[in-house]
Amino acid sequence: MPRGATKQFDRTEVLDRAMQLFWEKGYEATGLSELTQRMGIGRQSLYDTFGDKRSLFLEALDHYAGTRMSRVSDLLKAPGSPLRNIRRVLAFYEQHCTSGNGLGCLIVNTMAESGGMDQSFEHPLKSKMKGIESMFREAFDNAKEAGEIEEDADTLALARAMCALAWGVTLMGRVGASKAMVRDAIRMNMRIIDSVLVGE
Amino acid sequence: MPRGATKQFDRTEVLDRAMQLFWEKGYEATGLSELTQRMGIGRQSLYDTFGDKRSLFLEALDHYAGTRMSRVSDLLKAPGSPLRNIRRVLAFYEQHCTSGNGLGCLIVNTMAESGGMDQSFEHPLKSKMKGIESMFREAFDNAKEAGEIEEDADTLALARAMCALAWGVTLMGRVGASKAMVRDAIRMNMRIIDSVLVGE
DNA sequence: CTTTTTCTTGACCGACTGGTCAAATGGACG
DNA sequence: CGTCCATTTGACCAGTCGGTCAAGAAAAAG
Repeated sequence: MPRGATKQFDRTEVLDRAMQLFWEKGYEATGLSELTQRMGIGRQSLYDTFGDKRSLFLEALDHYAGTRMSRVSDLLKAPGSPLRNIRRVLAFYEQHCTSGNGLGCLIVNTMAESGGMDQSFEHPLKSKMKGIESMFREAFDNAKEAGEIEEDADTLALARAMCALAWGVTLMGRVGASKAMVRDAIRMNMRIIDSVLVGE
Repeated sequence: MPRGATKQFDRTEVLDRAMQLFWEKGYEATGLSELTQRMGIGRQSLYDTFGDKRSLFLEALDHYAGTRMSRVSDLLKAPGSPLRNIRRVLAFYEQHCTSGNGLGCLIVNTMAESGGMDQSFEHPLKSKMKGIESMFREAFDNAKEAGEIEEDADTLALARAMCALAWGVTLMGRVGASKAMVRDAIRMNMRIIDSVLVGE
């Protein structure tokens, strides 16, 4: 076997670094030279390994969903009370949006940057969007089965409200909103959940 | 007086056209050539009139706030029941996010595109953000004075929840979410308002 | 050792970026 | 009429864009 059955860098590691740069600056504002510098590999290595810039970005988007978004998924699927898990996710958002890296969410950022216009981004974005919605919906369905919320509660609508909230506060965090602002928005949205509790 | 005490184009009109292009494509992705073509003026006229690209964008941002955002302001400040006005704004968002131009909101888009990173965008964005928050808060304060909501309702928190909702559904619209998705998110958020109504 | 094969390096490509400059234009004033 | 001067026009600038090419480097196989 010649030199390169194994590349001289860890594919996942450089992808992660590319993802972070895209996360910070967005797709358009991120240049190839800055990309290669941050990833620590040469230009041609990048093109051999990931294709063009667009493909790299799409992989970075998947990588983001697979690593960062999974934190929310884990919280929602944890054993115990489904409703408590949902509340924990909201608390996670509250903490993350104001104390995190201040970059918001790569998916949300991309939605706003290339919304509708860029055909090749639309489908991946929509599918991830639906993924979050489904995660919330499942959790609410579980809560209904566990008898925590009313039998006739519209779990899909509830999930969608949580999505809107998540994206809204994520955006707040990205532009540097105060902790109080995010906290208030989330606290008020808890009332939506309260409104479908059984036996109030 | 020489030729040009009056420019040969309407400043507001070309600014509006620039705003629309920024709205569609974002700041980074919009080039000078495309800009001049769409505005219908020469490159030098642009620089003489608006300064550089960044200044033009900031003016476009103000122009957006002054023309597009005022629709919401007008609704909120309309005579009659303040609470009904708030509900009307939510209905407006619902209709606008899914049936409008599909571009979302220029302010929201810019927040996501350059959040935190671009210092010269941060302040104008934050101030407009605060402006929306204040508009909602005033409306809720009026509702309290009119006896529509409870005396101890936290109007600031309510306003912040409306902001998060507005930005969330705006983002939904930009990426082409279904009418049902936006409707559900808004309908659920109405429950927040319901939770502070007097005499339920 | 040489050969083979892959990865890496850096020079290079045309196109386009935001921005500038100077000449051409043409209405208002003397 | 000719002069003046802001506006307009289009050529032009250095720099960067995303992307490619070919030579260099190095490990495995003979």
